[in-house]
Amino acid sequence: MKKRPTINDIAAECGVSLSTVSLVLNNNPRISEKTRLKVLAAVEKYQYQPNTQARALASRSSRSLSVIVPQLNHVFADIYFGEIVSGIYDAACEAEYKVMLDIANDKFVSSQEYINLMKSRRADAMLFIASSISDDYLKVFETARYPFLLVNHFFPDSSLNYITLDYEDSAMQASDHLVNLGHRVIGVIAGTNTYTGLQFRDTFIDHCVGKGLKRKDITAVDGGRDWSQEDGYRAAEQLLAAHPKITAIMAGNDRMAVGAMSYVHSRKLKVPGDVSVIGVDDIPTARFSNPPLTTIQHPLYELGRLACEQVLAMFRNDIERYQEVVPVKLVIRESTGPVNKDRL
Amino acid sequence: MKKRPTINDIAAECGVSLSTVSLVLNNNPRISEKTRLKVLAAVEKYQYQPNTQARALASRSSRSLSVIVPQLNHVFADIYFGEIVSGIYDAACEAEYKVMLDIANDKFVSSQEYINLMKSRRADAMLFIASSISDDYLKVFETARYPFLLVNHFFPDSSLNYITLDYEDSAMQASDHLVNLGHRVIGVIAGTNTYTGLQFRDTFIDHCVGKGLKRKDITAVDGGRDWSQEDGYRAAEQLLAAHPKITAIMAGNDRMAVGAMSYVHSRKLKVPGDVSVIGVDDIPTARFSNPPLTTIQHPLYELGRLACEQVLAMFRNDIERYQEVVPVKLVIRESTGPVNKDRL
DNA sequence: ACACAAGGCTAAAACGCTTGACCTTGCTGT
DNA sequence: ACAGCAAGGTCAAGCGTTTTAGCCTTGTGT
Repeated sequence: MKKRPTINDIAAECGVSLSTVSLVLNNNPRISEKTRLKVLAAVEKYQYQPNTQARALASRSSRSLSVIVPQLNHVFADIYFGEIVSGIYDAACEAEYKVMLDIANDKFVSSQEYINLMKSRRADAMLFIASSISDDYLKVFETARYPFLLVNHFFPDSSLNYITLDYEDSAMQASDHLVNLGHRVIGVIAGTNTYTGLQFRDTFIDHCVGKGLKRKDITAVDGGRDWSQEDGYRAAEQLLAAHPKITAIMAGNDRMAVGAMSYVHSRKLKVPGDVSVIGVDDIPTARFSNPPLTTIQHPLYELGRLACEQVLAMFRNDIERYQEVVPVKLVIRESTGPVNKDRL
Repeated sequence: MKKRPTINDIAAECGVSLSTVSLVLNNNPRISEKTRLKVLAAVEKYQYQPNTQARALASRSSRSLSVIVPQLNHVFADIYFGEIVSGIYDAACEAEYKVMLDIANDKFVSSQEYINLMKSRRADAMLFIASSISDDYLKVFETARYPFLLVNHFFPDSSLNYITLDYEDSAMQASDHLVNLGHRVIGVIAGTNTYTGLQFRDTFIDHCVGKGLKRKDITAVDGGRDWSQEDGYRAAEQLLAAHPKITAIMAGNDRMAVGAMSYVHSRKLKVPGDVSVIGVDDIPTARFSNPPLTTIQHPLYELGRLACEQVLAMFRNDIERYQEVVPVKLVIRESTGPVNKDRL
């Protein structure tokens, strides 16, 4: 008796047909309570677990969804993606789905894995997290009708489904905060490999100008592709080299903000005494940086949950199109303060 | 012509049997080059992708492996796990495997998902990352012969397969470093929910005593279950309250070390001027903390890679048992320094 | 007594692939 | 001339479910 039990063994044990067992397992109301209990008892006795593959083959659903993240350095160690994935996982779990991981690396793209995942029925649906501006290949999903959703990204003038945080509002809230503290010469470290990043940068600059700042007093540098501490460090260096009078740095995410603070400290300058620094995301470390970081709180976990629920709804054909923008809010801590008059 | 092409369509197009197509797709050498090319051309023409579920059903392999992490707060955002998962992912990718994520939460345990995953053939193999000391249920794998591997954890006196970093050596290297700097009153923040954590703590203390320190001058407090910055902050608070003369803090991981530094700063004490702090792991942020953190470098990414390769070998029956300990090394940065005589 | 509708269950056709056994054909060596 | 064999294919039996049409009982109204 080494072999695993199958639905046939259960059926035989109960003296019913295998269809009956299948119906019981799928909670079909057409089976009487008596039969149901008999079957469930046998299932318990044999410790029977239906074969997932057979089930998937017959039912045309793998009960798996694919989560695709960009190819950054050790991306699964990235807090930003981690929060989103956590949200996705929890929602998937509730729907009894498994989460499969993928990285949009060269192989993934060149082998067209993004479409093969669907063709081979390996996944029921796909979630692309914060893909890059250059990911044109995703446009196949404008016409190919697969359950597909961009998370925290979008392509302008495209009909691709997306759910994203309100980067425009983030930019405006951050701008208001710094300008109200008296800052007039500001450096911006922006990620430029996503449309949301660009939107954030441009909105920030425009909004500052709208509040009376001179455009030439706002310097933007590229944060690099990783949005990492290292990138923030280097960008801050560039910024202070180009404009020594900068009194505030706006970083496109918290990690770059922490890197920027690190550079400011290395120059023997104080945060926020000499230079205020503000980030975006409100990752857990933001509270524990030195000093604690002022930032725009982005509900990444909730974003992930919602994304998962929606993309599964697409698979069930409950919805076809979905484009949503999620609100954000400012969290004031100790890395921003009134402008230091001596530095003006 | 809305339906997806199947292997039959390809066979018909080429005028060969479906077995031939299957053999070509599986690179079976029995098929002539001529036929192979003909088949591949048809595959290309139809953009054919074999159905994963059918394949898995017939071949008895899902080509997926399950990675199970403990239920910590937003665990996928955790750098420690992230590094390991990155390693696993890359190795899985090379073997053409997909990685499925799971969290060992109450539901996972009570529904026996850990064993059902195998029974239902959803996964070919399982990797448990840093499970907790209380995860007794894993002992079923001592007798149930499934491809199973504990990553960075082990159970004493158990035959369970594992691969872990050398926490004993970590403890000894850290101890040597601090004692050589002249520290004689040391606080230890240890995670106590893993055997590796306990082993680390106990080895550290014994080794210090072995080097001549008094046992009563070494205070150990529990770092809590999350091994987080918050835990480190609180633990440091406890430590300095209990023993104000502590001149060095050994934290069981870098995140707790960063939290501990944060508390030390909040007390207006200098790191390392007043209190040296050393961590474990060497996560990327360690270089960017203020001051940069001295730590024991743990090759988490490589650990993940190796774990994945080994567990897949188990599935292929290449190996049966596997227990391995991976070496580590000290990285000296700026958070540790000679003891401050004034504080003795 | 009979048509008819539920209710409860079953038969059997998918689902789309893998794989070991078997069949052909053309060569070898003797 | 022929057994023996390798190369290249094909056959068909699975793999373990889901699902729909339909079959057999009962119970109900007339």
